[in-house]
Amino acid sequence: MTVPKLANAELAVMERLWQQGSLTARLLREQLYPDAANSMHGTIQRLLQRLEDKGFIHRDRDRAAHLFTPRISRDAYAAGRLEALADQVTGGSFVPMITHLVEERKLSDADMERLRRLLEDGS
Amino acid sequence: MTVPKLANAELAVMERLWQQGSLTARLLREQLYPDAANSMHGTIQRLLQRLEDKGFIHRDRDRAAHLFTPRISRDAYAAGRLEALADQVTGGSFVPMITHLVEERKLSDADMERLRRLLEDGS
DNA sequence: GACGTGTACGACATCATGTCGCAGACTACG
DNA sequence: CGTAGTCTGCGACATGATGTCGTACACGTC
Repeated sequence: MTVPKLANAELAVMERLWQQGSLTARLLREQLYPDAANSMHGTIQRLLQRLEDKGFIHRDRDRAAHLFTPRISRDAYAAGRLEALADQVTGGSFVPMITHLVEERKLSDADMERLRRLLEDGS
Repeated sequence: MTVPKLANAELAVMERLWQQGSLTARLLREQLYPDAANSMHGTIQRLLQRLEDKGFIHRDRDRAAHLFTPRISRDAYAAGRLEALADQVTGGSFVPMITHLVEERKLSDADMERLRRLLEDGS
């Protein structure tokens, strides 16, 4: 699996990093567990460590409090998971899924239009 | 979650059903665990039951050996999971993912062409 | 040295999953 | 009828991932 799956709590951390670029463990804790006993400090560290292991974030060790930065964009993650899904279910192709979405009218007109333009440029 | 996630063993069962339409538990066991001690019979039953609970298959109880049939097509499952992914990561829109795939050249020319045609018809 | 802040990491509870075993129903056949 | 074989229903357990917590240790400042 090229892009590992993110669990819920991990995804919540990545959300913050995607929104704000770089954060320290403390800032993350304040945002994710506002009320929280500060026992959550260990939790955050654990999550950050696992995210680092999976290659999702970069840890800047120069500072006293490490600064964490995403290594993969939200869209890249989403696309990577989409690839994994395609590999698992539809033999690696995206077309069947998208076809189904179109047939079921799950795509808004705006989305359809955006995709049309995307494909025209992309060739 | 509209379309629940399928675990590995569950997906393996669905694969067979998608390929072959309807099967009994015994036929599934023979295909999925060829060498197998027939202890696996319970395993298959468990998997089938969970799939039934999740609404993925229909169980025909008329026969002595129940006959199991998919209730959802492979493409519908894939599309459903894609929706879930979009909801979770990109705020419900598919465009960012597909955009990323196009930009990274993950889509083959053939796929690009098929999508183009799909979108033209679909409007 | 004491204290605050931060990191590293072992330990645990919980949950989904895959597996196994057994009780009970039903059928075939003597 | 009784026994054997086949099947379903479901409880139980091992495992692995995840989320949480506690503690040990490092490094500053006073």
